Amino acid sequence: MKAEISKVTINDVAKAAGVSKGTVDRVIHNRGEVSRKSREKVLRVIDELGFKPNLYASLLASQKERTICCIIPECRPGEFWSMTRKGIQEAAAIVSRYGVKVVCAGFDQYSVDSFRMACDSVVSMNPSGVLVAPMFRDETMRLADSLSSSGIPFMFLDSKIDDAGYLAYFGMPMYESGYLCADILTGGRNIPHKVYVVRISRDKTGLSDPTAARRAGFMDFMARHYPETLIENVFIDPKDAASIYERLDATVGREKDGRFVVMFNSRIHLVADYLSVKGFHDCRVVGFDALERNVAALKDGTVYALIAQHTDRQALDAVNAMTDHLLLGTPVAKRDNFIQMDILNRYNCDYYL
Amino acid sequence: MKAEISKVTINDVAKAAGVSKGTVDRVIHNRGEVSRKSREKVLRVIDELGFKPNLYASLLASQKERTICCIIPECRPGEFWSMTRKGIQEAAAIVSRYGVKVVCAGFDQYSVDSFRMACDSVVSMNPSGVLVAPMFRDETMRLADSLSSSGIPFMFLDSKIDDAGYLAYFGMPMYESGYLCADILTGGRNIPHKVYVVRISRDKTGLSDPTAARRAGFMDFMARHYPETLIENVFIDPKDAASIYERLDATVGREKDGRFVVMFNSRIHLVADYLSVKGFHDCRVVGFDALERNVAALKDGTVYALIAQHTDRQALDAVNAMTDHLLLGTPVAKRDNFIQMDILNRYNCDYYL
DNA sequence: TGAAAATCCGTGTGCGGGCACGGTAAAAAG
DNA sequence: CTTTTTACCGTGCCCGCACACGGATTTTCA
Repeated sequence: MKAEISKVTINDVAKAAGVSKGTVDRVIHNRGEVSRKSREKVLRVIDELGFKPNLYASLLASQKERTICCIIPECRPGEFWSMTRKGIQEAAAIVSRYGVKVVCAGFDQYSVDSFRMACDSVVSMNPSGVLVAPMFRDETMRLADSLSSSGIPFMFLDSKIDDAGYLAYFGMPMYESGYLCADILTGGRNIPHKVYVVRISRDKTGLSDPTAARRAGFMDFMARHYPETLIENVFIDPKDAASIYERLDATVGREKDGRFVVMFNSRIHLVADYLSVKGFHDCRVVGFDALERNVAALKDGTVYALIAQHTDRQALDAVNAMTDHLLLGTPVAKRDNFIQMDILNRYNCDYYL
Repeated sequence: MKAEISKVTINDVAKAAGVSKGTVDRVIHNRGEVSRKSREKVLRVIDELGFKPNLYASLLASQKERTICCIIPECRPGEFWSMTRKGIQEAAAIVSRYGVKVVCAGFDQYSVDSFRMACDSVVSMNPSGVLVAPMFRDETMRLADSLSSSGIPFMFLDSKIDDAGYLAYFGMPMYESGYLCADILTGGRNIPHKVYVVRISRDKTGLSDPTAARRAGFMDFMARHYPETLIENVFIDPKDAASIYERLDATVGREKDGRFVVMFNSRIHLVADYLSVKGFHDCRVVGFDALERNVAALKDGTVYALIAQHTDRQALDAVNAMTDHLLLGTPVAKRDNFIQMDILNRYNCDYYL
């Protein structure tokens, strides 16, 4: 057991390439001051020998501390973004071993100003990398420009803006999730006469609607497979419980012909509460995201199915990818990482996460 | 902005304790040869200063090579275990950076002897840790005893044996997956008159049936929700294509009242092939595992749904957990890691993996 | 042609800790 | 009182890499 697989070191590379380890180091880190000839030679040897820098030695020698900043909406426990935050925390614990710090800059997802402030504070920290949930298009572009000009890599979470020079994107395929949602909603024993789409009423016109693509996918499925089915939009204000009941009473509550209800954001539990209180059973309700309250409604039968995504894992993957990129300089494996869409019902939700 | 990792080092401890770093090192690793007095002094200082050994330096200096052995069934590309192997490969690439080697010992999943040989060869390698798919109960217990007495930690993959002293388990909740399967099968527009359960005929009696628990879950669901529905077992030999057609022709093929078919292992594509060739449409077919051929059948509509698990991720998690345990000495986070059950249909399978 | 500037490159030190080696002092044996 | 044993302990080299520094070579330009 003597001849162990000798890991190839930077010295081996240097010897094989006929240069010194200093030169190899310069090539590895793109530090310049290397002639094209020896640069190519070194790269070839690295490839041939399969040299992989020893992470430990590398990190030990360069006592640098790196910071990844995350620009993520503030939220209360149990709300959508709390899962993402959880994933970030988890990742932070892991990468701290590699001298990488993760800090979060929160913002109010309904306020452009607070988003802008978060961006500014992150830029002023001069981080090594940035993860951002690009809730506001124009401000995100401003941020992207600022980061790009400083050479700071950034990734998008949950949604993306195509023409910003992002390093990677982690999120769900929105259009397809709407399509899938329609399939699940209509997969029951009866063909729906009418479907209620419950939406959040948006007074401020400046706000973008992150679920628009999802709704489009839903509508396309319906138009294609159930052109006869009526679609009725019901607008509610999530902050006003009384009005929610009122609005639902006037629409879903009066339905005689089988109640089909969907929501495209994570708030289906609002509808579930209503249906539960009113004692409406045998409804077909489909929503998104495995929030605690949604899963509870799933288990008691009020909600038929949820389409979920592991936003925590997604965030963890993003942080890991950024860490790898910062530490090893590797290009990210995939630019667009579409996370899988999980179908949850009462029988498999217990093992979800 | 060159923030240093301000950390107390072994030298700081040595100075503060009035000894040399060699002594501190001896204390840390319980290597003996230290007087009680200085031992206590060092321990106190370590506590006061909050000294934590630098992982990088430690691993860099101690060039120990660790090996994780995996005892996993051999298989051809596209078969069930190939995904697990893929996950192991992936993990191997990652942990190789930490000086951890991963080697696989394959065996024929239908042969106790080959399993025993794999176990023996692994034990003789004296690995740092072991992952095993415990396909044979008695032999696995023998392995467990042998490893335990050598102080070698081991984990179970895919299925587990409760009273072996395993460090962790990664797998699917089998009973529940059968329950879920029944729910999906019967969730359509018609109540099934009869359900065909296609099974692999096992001539050798010594073989354990890994899907027994799954079948039990299925049967319980059916008995509870559809007591009128007939269940007919159809036994096939996967190696004999002609006989498969024959058997199916005599059963499923003759059904007039809506064809409901399930299989509890990963071979549903065998049934799909038959149905496709025969031109039987509008069947309700549910199977397990996202093998390439199964997913193809899902997309062309022959199979209605698959219940899948990310066995690759599962394997990757297992290797990572073992690596963490070996390197950091941390106790594993969770002993029983039940992986989520994924419901796949034609609309979300594209984003699966 | 020679000097200055621009390029390129090798050497050496140190990161924090593991561990072999050898040394010193106290205890035991002769 | 020597000699040997035992119990402790400090020194120094090494792990693989990052990076500063200065030396060497080539290019530029007067």
